[in-house]
Amino acid sequence: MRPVDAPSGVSPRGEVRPLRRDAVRNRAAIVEAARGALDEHGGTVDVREIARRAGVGMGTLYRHFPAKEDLIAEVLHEQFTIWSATIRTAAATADPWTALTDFFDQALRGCAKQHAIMDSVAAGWSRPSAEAVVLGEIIDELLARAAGLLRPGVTRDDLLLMLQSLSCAVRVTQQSGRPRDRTAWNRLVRISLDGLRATHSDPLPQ
Amino acid sequence: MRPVDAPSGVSPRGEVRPLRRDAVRNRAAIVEAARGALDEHGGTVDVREIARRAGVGMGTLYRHFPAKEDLIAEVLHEQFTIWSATIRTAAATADPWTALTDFFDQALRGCAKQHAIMDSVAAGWSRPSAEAVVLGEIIDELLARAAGLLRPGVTRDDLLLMLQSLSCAVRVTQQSGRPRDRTAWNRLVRISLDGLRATHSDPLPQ
Amino acid sequence: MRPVDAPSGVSPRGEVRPLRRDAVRNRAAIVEAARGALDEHGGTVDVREIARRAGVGMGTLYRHFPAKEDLIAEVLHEQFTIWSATIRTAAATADPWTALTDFFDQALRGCAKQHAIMDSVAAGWSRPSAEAVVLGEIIDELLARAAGLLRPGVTRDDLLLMLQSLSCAVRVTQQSGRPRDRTAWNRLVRISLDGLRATHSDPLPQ
Amino acid sequence: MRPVDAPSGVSPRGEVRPLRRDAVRNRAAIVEAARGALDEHGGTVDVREIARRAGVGMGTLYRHFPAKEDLIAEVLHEQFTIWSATIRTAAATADPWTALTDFFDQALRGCAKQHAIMDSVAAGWSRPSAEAVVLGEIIDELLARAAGLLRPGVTRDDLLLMLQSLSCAVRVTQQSGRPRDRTAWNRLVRISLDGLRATHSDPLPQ
DNA sequence: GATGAATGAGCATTCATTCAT
DNA sequence: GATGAATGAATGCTCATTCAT
Repeated sequence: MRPVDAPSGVSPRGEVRPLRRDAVRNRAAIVEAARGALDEHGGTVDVREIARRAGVGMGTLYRHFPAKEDLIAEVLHEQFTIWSATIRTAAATADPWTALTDFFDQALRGCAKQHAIMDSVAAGWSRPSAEAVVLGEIIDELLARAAGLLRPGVTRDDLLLMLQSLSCAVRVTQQSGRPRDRTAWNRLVRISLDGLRATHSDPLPQ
Repeated sequence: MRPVDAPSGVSPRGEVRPLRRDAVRNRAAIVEAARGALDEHGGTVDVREIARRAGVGMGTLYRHFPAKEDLIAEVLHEQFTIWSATIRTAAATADPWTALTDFFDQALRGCAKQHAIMDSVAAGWSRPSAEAVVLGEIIDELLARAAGLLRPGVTRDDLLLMLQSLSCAVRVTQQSGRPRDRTAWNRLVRISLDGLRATHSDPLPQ
Repeated sequence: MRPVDAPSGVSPRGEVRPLRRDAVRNRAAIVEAARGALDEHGGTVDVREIARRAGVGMGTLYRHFPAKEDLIAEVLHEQFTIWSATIRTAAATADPWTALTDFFDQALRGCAKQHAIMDSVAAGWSRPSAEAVVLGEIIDELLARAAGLLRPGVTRDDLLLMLQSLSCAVRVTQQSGRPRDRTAWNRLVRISLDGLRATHSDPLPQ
Repeated sequence: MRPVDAPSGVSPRGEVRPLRRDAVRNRAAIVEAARGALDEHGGTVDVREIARRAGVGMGTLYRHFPAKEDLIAEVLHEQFTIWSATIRTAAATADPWTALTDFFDQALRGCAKQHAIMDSVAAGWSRPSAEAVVLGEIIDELLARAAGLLRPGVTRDDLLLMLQSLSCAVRVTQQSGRPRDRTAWNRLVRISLDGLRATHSDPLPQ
């Protein structure tokens, strides 16, 4: 399930040696091609399509990733890594409420570009994933800092679910037709976050 | 894409005549089988599975629905019809705000049972569908009645997108693991609707 | 592993009905094509080659035999059935020693035509197979009838192994070059059987 | 098919010069690895497996043996050389009949260890091979010495075919299950050789 | 010379759709 | 009209062989 290791290999004599330059290039090309192909066609893309986009043969693809699933996992992992770094930065803004809004904004911009990101988070809702854990930590800190500004009883799961929910809205608004309309989901983010304000003192359902 | 016509056919001489009774029965059986199969296996179900559940041959299935896609469209259409009647009733509650909350509650309960419903609505975001039109009418009325209770500038599209967004939350919380936990998405619905209240006078992004 | 059932199927309504005539024809064509292809190319034949020879599409082949292995098993089973009937008849000759020689002669003629037969028997040497059991019964009767003519201590396994051994000789003499030379292996059969005669009173290794 | 030449190469100027020491070492390692791999997995081994066992890269393997088939041929040739020396010794025993039995015993023990040996002999039945010639010489001498003890008309080909036939028996009795049971094939060897005794004066089929 | 990454034809198998019965 | 057998273009994956480093 986990992708192959970092760019290195083990020679027959047992020494660990870095991958050849062209191998590194190919590996990157494959992952990039997979990223694009997955976003366009979803998880059912033909591996040949990925190989073609990457400009490599089937064998090369399978040398780097022993199964299609491994390649997909690698793409998700890579995207998630970049994405989580970005949103962690956004969440570090001085003002607690701005931190919260920036977090959602950056997180959803990422989803707008790479639909697959949120799928990996969603998959972790029932079966805890490494991704969900990382996200949970960021959210916990946001919650702690914004504590006084939030309505009582808001939990990490509330924000996690809201994020996934909104990422779905982002996806909907991007479906072929009007690809660059961020207004629609920005409005919804504003509305949803306002619903979290301390103004609303009604207790949430348990 | 569009569902096939109502139960009727065109004879060689051009007269429209009703389908034979067994044909009607078969058609219904196929749609019902497809409903179950789609919910269990998603859009990738083997058409054989549907034919088997319906107790008909492949030929019969393809006589009624010239392509798998047509059958899926029909299932969605049928589900949407039932669902829209339910939510229309919920939206008719006397108190405007209760009407709004009941609308979301009923609409999302429907999604919880039939995952495919919202897909058809979502598909219509960019390419206007009959479904989206129906839904838009219901929402327009809700908006008109609750006008005074809502923050300024809330539009039909805001609620439509919110609904789709929340339906995604419903789906996430139902993924195998904790199948009957409605609390999680109920909390999110409450938060989101509170974000619509007139309390929030900030203008929404244009 | 076992091939699909006899030419019949279960309709959606649950009644068992015979296969259509063309389906029967196709099934037979597939088995026959597989017989030839297996004999020519061995177990590594491409299933496409079999389908091509049979004049059917891939799907048809897989409808009748859900896996390549099932098709191979069916071919072996069918060949073995015909073959075992033939050798059973040969083994029924009145004179006990003639019965023994006729048995080997017929059995090996069968192997000469269908190399795969003995493979299935050989496979059963370590893991008892239905084929080996049938063969064992025939041999047991031959042994009982020829008891007085045989050297002491000859067992069923001796004859079973001798048969397999000789079938290998048959195969060797048939390798492309001089396809129809039966003399070579006939001589070896004669020698081997003579080695079983009561003339040889030395005990066999235990 | 034919093994590559002895450890030497041709320089650009046309002089034949010995291989570098490490090249010799690699060549030997490859052949040894191939021997083990062929015995474990049969002729379908992945060449990568062989290269891995030998501790060399694919390029090195293919520099020494331009095709997989060539490597296999070399392994067979090497085994055959060792094997033929052993059986030549066994065939040199003073007593002619003991020479014959020792020959078969040693020859078949060799087959028991290296399944592939007899394949190369078998392949030469129709297309005369160097291997078959060597074997033929040994057998001719055995025949000459045991002339008076053998039934009339026994030829070199009879013994050659018997040897191949019995090697098949050895293989069968070794299939996973009861790996070390030599009794079964020893009995068959005894029976077969007794069939060659002068006791049997019936003429063999021509 | 040695290495192992790259190649791509080939393989078993699936499934939406057509059509003879 | 109904049936389900037939079709064949994909699909995920393997492996003998080549060639850049």
